[in-house]
Amino acid sequence: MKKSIENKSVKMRDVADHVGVSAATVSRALRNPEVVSEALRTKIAAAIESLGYLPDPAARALASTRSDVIGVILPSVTNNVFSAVMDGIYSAAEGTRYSVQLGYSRYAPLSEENLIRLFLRQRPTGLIVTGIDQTDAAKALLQEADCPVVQIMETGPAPHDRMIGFSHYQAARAATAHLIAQGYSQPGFLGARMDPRTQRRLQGFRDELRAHGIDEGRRVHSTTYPSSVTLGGHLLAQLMDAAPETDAIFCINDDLALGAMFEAQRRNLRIPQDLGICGFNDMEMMGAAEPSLTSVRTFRREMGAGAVQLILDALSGGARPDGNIVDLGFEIMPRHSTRRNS
Amino acid sequence: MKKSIENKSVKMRDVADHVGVSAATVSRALRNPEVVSEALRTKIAAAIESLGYLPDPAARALASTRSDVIGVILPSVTNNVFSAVMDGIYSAAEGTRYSVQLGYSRYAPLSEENLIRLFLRQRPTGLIVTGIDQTDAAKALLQEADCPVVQIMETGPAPHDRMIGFSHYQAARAATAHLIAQGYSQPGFLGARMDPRTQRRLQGFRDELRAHGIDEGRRVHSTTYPSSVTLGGHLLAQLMDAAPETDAIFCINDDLALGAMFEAQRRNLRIPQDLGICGFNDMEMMGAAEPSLTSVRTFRREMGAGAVQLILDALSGGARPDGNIVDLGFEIMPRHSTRRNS
DNA sequence: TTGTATGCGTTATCAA
DNA sequence: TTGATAACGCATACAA
Repeated sequence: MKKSIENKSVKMRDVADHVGVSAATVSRALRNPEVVSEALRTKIAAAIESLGYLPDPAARALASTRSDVIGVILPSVTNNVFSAVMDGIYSAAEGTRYSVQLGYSRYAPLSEENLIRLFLRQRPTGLIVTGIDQTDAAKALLQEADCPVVQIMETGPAPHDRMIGFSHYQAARAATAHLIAQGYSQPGFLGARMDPRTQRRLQGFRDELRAHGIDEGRRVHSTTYPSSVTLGGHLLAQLMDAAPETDAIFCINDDLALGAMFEAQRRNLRIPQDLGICGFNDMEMMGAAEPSLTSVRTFRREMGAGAVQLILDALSGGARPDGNIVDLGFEIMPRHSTRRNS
Repeated sequence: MKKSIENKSVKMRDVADHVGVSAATVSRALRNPEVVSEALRTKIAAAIESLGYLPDPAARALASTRSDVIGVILPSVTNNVFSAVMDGIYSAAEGTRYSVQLGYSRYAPLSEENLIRLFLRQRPTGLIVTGIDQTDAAKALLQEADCPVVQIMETGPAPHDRMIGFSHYQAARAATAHLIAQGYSQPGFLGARMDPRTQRRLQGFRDELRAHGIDEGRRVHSTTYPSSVTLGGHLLAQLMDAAPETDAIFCINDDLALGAMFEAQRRNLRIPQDLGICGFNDMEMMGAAEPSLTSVRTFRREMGAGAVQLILDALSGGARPDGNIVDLGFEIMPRHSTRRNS
């Protein structure tokens, strides 16, 4: 079965001629196979295969007022938290007839709004956006969108449509509670970028401290710079200089945690005795580090795949029983870096 | 200037009516502004702005037999080597009228071939593919493609069209030479995935050893599993068990190097005295690690951005003087993990 | 410099 | 179940 490479633009019409039917029938064989007779269907399929026909997505989109793309808007290319999300998205889209169109907002709400506008112009099959912090205009656009919209990475009270993620606030509280349960009494906070999602994590940290009657003192250190391993080291240095009593840190993400670990080693702070460290996201390296690092596991790949599935579900049926909000939760992964008791 | 949100599909015709010209003029104002009178151009621009007009990409593609997408085919979503490449690509495409369409081959040549076929069907503005190891069919497709094609990540003798990258073979030789120059006499090799690009790095390692009359012994350890920090630890463990004389390692990438470092620490091997470590790619963490880790810096973001630029150049002109091959080179970043002398 | 007319490849409406 | 035919929104001859 040698596949034709020289398919210099074979079109639906050519397939139709080859079989001896009208183009309309070929179109139906592709879109609504069930209304085409078995006999024709197989002949058409064979012709498509032998001619190497591939439909023109532009023509299809123009005629059907619907393109087969799933638009995805993420805040960052480089933050590898989103690599896993993308992996899930692409995996779930693979094998379907939908293709993925990616846009990056660079954490800029206005840029996100423009991307939404742009993507909507293509009449996509579905739209996946990150988080719950859209501009008002963006919210309006999403509200009017005539396609399923899924918000990922977070859960919240009022989804535009559907939503899959977890509570960053609760996750941060749980992480902080873990530190306290391990006997740390002066936990600090290391944050970077400090986008709204991160802010909610800080809020969780603070509320948990308060719930235990612990004053945060000068132990919250953050910056709006994007996070990095290097930055984690710098932030820990600042923190320890400003608040030497700090005996544990909750880091907004694993890069900061890793950098903080290295800095702690440079300062000859013993982990976990002198300093407990907890990261966020539980990237693969956390378990492999020496010492291994505690983190909050999040289900990033599942969020991506789940979001696509939510769109597919929406296409082929109604609302979900769970009110269209899927909370994937999180999981504290206790490791050596916070193993003070026992 | 409140932007219309309720642009329920305003089309070129609406803009034209609003200004009192024909749709063709609006079209020209967008595509060939220079042939439209100054007066009309500004009026049209104003109308577009106030009506919130956005062109329909499908209609545009259909009518012009050319879509404004730049197709990009990468092997992996999760390998964050490619995050930086994507960052470069998206940055360079931003502000142009082109949008990026991403496809992932999962390191499967056949899957890459299918993606090329699929993307070409959209008559893209340009195509960016990874490396030089396409199937014959894919090569044929690229050869016939009626758009600029850029191969990234690598240089090689016979580009399909244009090429931007570096020599993995030379980079590996240089890294190995660095280890030897630092006084290590029994360097080992840690590899994962072992795709063709990685194989060429291994070849470089071997040839450099040979050039110094060093026998590789049992010090080459690799696996086809995808690389990870954890795997780096396992591989080092295997290597040290099989070849305890090993005094340095060249790792196929930074994740392996980091994992090897952790494993070395677990085994109480002193870095760099007992074991020198060199990674590949020079991710941000390498300089921040404790001890800091030597690596081979590669210009990933620049490859992405450069690839887009090559396409843009091709569109607006002829061939480059340099034979259409851009070699971005690499740079050895010597750090503590190989600082044995001095 | 601008307008008119036609076509891009597919889907959808309507008949048959 | 299938076939003609008219959109879909825009770009480009060609004419003016």
